[in-house]
Amino acid sequence: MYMCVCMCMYPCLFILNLMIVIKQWCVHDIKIAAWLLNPEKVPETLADVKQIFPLDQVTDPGDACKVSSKISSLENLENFYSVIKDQLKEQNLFSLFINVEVKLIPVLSVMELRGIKVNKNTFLEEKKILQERIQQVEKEAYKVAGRKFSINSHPQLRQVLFDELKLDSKLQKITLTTVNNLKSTCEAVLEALKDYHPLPQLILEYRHLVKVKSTYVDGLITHIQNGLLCTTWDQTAAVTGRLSSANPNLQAIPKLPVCLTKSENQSGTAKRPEQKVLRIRDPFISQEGWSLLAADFQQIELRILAHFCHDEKLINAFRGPNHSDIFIQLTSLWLKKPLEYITSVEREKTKRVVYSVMYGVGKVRLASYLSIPENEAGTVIENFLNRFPGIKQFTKKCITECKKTGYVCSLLKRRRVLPHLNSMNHVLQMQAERQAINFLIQGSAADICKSAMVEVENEIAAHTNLHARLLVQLHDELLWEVPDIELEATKCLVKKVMEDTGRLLNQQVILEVPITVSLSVGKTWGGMTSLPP
DNA sequence: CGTAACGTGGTGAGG
DNA sequence: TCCTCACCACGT
Repeated sequence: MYMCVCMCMYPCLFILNLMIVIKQWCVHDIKIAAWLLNPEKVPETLADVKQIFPLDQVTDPGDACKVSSKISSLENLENFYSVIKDQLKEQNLFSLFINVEVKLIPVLSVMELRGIKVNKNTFLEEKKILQERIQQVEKEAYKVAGRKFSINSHPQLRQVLFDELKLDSKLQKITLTTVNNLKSTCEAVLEALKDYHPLPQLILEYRHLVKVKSTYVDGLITHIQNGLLCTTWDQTAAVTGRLSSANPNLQAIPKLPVCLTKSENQSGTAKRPEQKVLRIRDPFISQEGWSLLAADFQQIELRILAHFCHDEKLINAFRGPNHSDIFIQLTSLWLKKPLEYITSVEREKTKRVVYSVMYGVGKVRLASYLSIPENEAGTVIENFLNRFPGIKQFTKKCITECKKTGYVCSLLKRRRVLPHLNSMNHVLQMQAERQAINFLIQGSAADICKSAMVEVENEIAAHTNLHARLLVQLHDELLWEVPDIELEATKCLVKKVMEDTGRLLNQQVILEVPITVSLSVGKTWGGMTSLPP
């Protein structure tokens, strides 16, 4: 094993560009180390590092040079690293750095080099279908507006909607644009107006389709090279420790099919003719003789919440033989109804309440999710928290602890400093409290998911008969390309490693709840079929 | 005066 | 009112 200290993973790894070499290198990246010490402020150059960590004992690295391209600053790197390493150790971050972040670098670089196979023709077909539908909607819009106008222009639309059709008279209050105090043509206004005239609905539809086409069809096509889409993984972009993907962002490809036909009012749903839909993930495919394998941590954030809460009811819901649909069980506990009488509506409602509590989403947002008055949403949250007292106690205790130290720590000791926890400004303080809870859950989930990537990759590499290639990470889901004949063996391996929480947490923490993984397989990303547990 | 370059707010995809 | 990234229109 070679060791190398560097700044910014990309140049170092891509100059080498030989996977075998990369795999043998242990890259102690100062940028990542600095990000662990303070995820809010990521240095791009050694000069930035110097500014963030004024280190007198280190010799001057010179002016703001792009370190990546300067071999002459290698000595300074060593000096910086020795100081930063001490800080990592002081703050209990060294283990996370060495055991997770550093080991992840070669995994990510190999993923970047590899890319994911796509069928360009499928993209082009989607493009054509969207193009036609957009023109259709546009034409229809001009018809109901009574004249042609520039549909993309907010000022012109404003003129048509409010000066000509006088639609603002239907509303008691109209939102004004923040900049010029003009009548807004924003989503919410159009939504409120759509019952009075067909134009707003058509504009909404038009904007949606244009967005889908430009972002997920045209946008992705421009990134195709040799039939592959290669993203850039950024290890230091997210304060919570999550990975992020850019150019293109493969973590935000629509999962649900996009509707092409008019979304008629749902009331008369008698035999709806076949809905025309577009599955945006369909062009993503595996190579000949291979399949795509996806492994999904089931409700990982909720399980982490249960672990922290020590709430007996919550924890027990995850234990036992049948804990796959946790939300049905939570609904049952919450509403005191037998499992078999729980409707899908209630289940969905519970899900939203749970995530609202977890992410710190307020009453207003929850009210809009559930389509109920605000005060009722407040009662719903209150009732839920009373049913699971552990959640409330944990939140309180956690915030009190954080206020003493000024920072939060995740399961693997990732940390985020939140100066506003003790702010005199009430708004800022409340915000910091939500961020603290959110960091604990989201950051811990990120720890587990990153660790899973490292461990599964190691395990696959240790089995020389297996050739699965990790393609994409979607926060709580990993996607591989696997030779068809190795599918069975790979499925077992992946599930075994990902559900082994002791291994994932480096034996540092014992989780109070099991973590389960669901698998699905398919020849395209759009059409994966889930496998029985 | 027209255009390029950049920043911002709104929206929406993912988790 | 958690955390990301991409696109658009619009203002400077």
